[in-house]
Amino acid sequence: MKKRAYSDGCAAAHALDLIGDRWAIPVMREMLLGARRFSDIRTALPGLSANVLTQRLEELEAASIVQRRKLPPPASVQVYELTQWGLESEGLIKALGRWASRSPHKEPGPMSPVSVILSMRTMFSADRAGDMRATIGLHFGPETYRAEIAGGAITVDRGEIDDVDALFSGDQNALIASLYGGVPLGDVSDRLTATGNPDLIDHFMHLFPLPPAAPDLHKAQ
Amino acid sequence: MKKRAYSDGCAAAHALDLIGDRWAIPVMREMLLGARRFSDIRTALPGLSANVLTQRLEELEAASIVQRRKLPPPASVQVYELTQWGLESEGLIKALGRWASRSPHKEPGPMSPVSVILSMRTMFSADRAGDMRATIGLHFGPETYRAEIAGGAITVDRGEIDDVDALFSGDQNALIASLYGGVPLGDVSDRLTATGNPDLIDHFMHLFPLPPAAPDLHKAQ
DNA sequence: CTGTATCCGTGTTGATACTG
DNA sequence: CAGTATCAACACGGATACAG
Repeated sequence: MKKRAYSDGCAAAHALDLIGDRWAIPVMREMLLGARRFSDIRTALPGLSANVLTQRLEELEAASIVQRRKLPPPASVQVYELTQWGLESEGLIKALGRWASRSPHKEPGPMSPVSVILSMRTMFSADRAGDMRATIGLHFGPETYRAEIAGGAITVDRGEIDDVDALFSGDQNALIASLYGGVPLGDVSDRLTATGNPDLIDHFMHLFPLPPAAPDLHKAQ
Repeated sequence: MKKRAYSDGCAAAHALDLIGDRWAIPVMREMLLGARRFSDIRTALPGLSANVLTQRLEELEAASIVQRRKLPPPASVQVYELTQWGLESEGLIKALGRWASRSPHKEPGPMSPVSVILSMRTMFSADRAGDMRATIGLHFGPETYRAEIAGGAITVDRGEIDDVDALFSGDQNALIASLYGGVPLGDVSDRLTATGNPDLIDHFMHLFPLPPAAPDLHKAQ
């Protein structure tokens, strides 16, 4: 009755026993910024079918990585959220992203709002920020996020977007195309509007440098 | 003809496309300390069958994570090694191990010599080391490793074990039982011999503290 | 001895349809 | 909205046979 497991004392192998199953890490990623509903996760991960999501959530709950909680009335809906220890996987997920950002075969693709926020936390450059101090609002679909940049550090979380120095509103994929793909904001203005001080916006757009791609040594693809 | 992939622009998801397949990460782990032969990897990972190893090595090579190289005559054997970028996955694999070391369900198990060395790199405590300065030899089966502790840092690599301050020789699993399991070295003296200054050995054995286990919130297992 | 290729039983995954 | 049921396709692991 036991599922397939690496029988290895190595802690990294144990990590794979816990979260090595397909979709487990993307599902955790979607909860890193706070509790989500079943259908929120499905929307963010279009390739994931309902039965697999059910199974992953059960396994993550059994491993004490995820908790299910019922919101108090009148909402009364069930949500899933990471436990304290589950939240500590953020460093691990950022390490995955930081390493893979150097892949010679990486191609752009659609990203969920949560991935976009996490990519900012991962790729933020203290050097590029210098002594910048700003509050940036991000508005993607029904969700709003708030970034605070100060002292060479960034925090980005779900939050209110009134009283921000600049605001991005629209499709998160357009922001990504501009942040990491070098597309000028003007070229995606039909999908994303940026309001606020233009110099501040320009500075912000350069805070997230990508590392150089690793050489592709296997020429014959 | 394309294999199953997350179609997600998130870099962490791309990492899973590259190294998310079963056994990929343990295979990489075995190469983190230098080139290995096909059969070295099989010995270190007893649950991995030959056909799956062949497939993983091909995929990792196609992704520019692994290179195959032919040792010059008279050895003339083929070895597999990580590329520069592949080596950079060490931080990621250590992050996996560090996070999973807090799992409430973690159980001890046999570890390969390479895992043991990597666990030392991962769990080393600069605080515990203080101003300790020592060279420790480790001798597991046919392989020797050398740890240098100085300035609150540790390096551990394959290396010679002449001229060390202390030497452990025998079964790496006995060392693990003592390092992390609290078993006195005296209780495993039939499997592992430790030679050198007893105070130094005792200090060494306390350099690798485990973090506290996370609470098990899902009582009904 | 060192790998590689093929076959096969089994379990996991994923798409669709369906139910409370 | 939040899952469950069903079923087909695939990946895994074991055994075996084969090539250098």
